[in-house]
Amino acid sequence: MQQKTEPDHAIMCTHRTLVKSRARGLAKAGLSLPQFEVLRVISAKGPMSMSALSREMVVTPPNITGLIDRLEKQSLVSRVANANDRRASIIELTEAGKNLYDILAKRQRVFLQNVLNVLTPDEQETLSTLLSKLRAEILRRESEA
Amino acid sequence: MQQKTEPDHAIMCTHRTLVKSRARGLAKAGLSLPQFEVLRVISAKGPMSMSALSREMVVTPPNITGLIDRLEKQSLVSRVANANDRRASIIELTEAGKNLYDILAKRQRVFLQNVLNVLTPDEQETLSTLLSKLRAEILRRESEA
DNA sequence: CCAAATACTTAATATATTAAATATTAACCA
DNA sequence: TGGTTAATATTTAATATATTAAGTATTTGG
Repeated sequence: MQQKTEPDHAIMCTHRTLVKSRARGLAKAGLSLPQFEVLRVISAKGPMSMSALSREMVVTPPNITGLIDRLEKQSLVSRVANANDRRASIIELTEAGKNLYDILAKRQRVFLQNVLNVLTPDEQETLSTLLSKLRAEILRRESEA
Repeated sequence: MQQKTEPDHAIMCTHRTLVKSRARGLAKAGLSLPQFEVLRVISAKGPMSMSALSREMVVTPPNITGLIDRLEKQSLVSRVANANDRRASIIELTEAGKNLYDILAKRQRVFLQNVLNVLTPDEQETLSTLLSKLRAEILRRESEA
C-alpha cells in the first residue's frame, strides 16, 4: 500500500486504507460508507430535506436520490411528506434505522479512537494543523491545477 | 469544507479537496484523474499488461478494462497483441498519449510542489510520518472496524 | 399572475466493486 | 506424450456511488 514518502501520496494511501477498513466493517451489517454517512447526518442534525442532506454531505442531489432510494428499500429511512413545502419531503430515520445506526456508530467510534490513539494528543493536533494548512493552500492555488 | 479538527475528518476533507483540484485541472484536457494515473504508471514503468496495471493501481481488473476502453477511444493508449501470451495484450502509450502525459504531468508536478511548499521540509516529513503511523495502525486493527 | 428560484427526479456517463464467463497457459501425472 | 486440471488474463453483467444536463413540480417575489 505504501509507496512513496511525499505527503500527497501519504494522504491518498491513508485515505484509501481508512475508507476500505471502515467500509469492510459496515458491510458486515449490509451498509456502505455513504449510506452510513446519511444515517450519521440525520442522527446528528435531525430529520431534513434531501437538498439539506446534499449540502451537509457535499454531494449532488441526484446522488442523494439514489442513496435514499436504497436506504428506504432497507426500511432504514422514510420520506415523510411535508405539508409546508410539497416539493420537499423530510427524510427521517425509522426505528430500525436508529437502532442500526447506534450499534454501528459505536463500533466505528471505538475503532477510530483506537486507531488515533497510536498518535499522542500533540501529534494528533499537529496532523490536523498540517492537513488544514495544506487544504487551505490547495484552495488558494485551485486555478493552477 | 472544513468541519472538525479530528485527524480522520481532516484526512477525508484534505483528500477530497486535493482530488477535486487535480481532477479539475486534468478535465481541461479531457482526462479524469484515474485516466491520468494509467498514463502515469505506464510512463513510469513502461508498457505492461492490464493485470499488471491493476496491481500497480490497486484496483480490480474490470475497472482497468473500462479505463483502457475509454483511453483507447481517445487514441492515448493501444492494446498491442502479445505473442508470448495470447491472453494478455500489452498496453502502450501512443505518441499522442506520451505528449499529453508529459504536458499534464509537468503541470501537476508544479501544482503539487507549490502546494506542498506551504509546509517546511520538516513539516512535510512530520506529516508523512504521522500518516504512515496511522496507516499502519489501521491495518493492524482492520478486524475491529 | 408570471418569472425566477428551489426541490427533486431522470437520463447518460464514469469509476469502482463482486460474481461469473471465456480464453489461454502451465502443471501434473498416467 | 497426451489430457485433464489449475491458474492466469480479460471481459461481461449487475450493482453502487458520483457527476452533469435536462426535465417536472412547487413555491415565492414582484
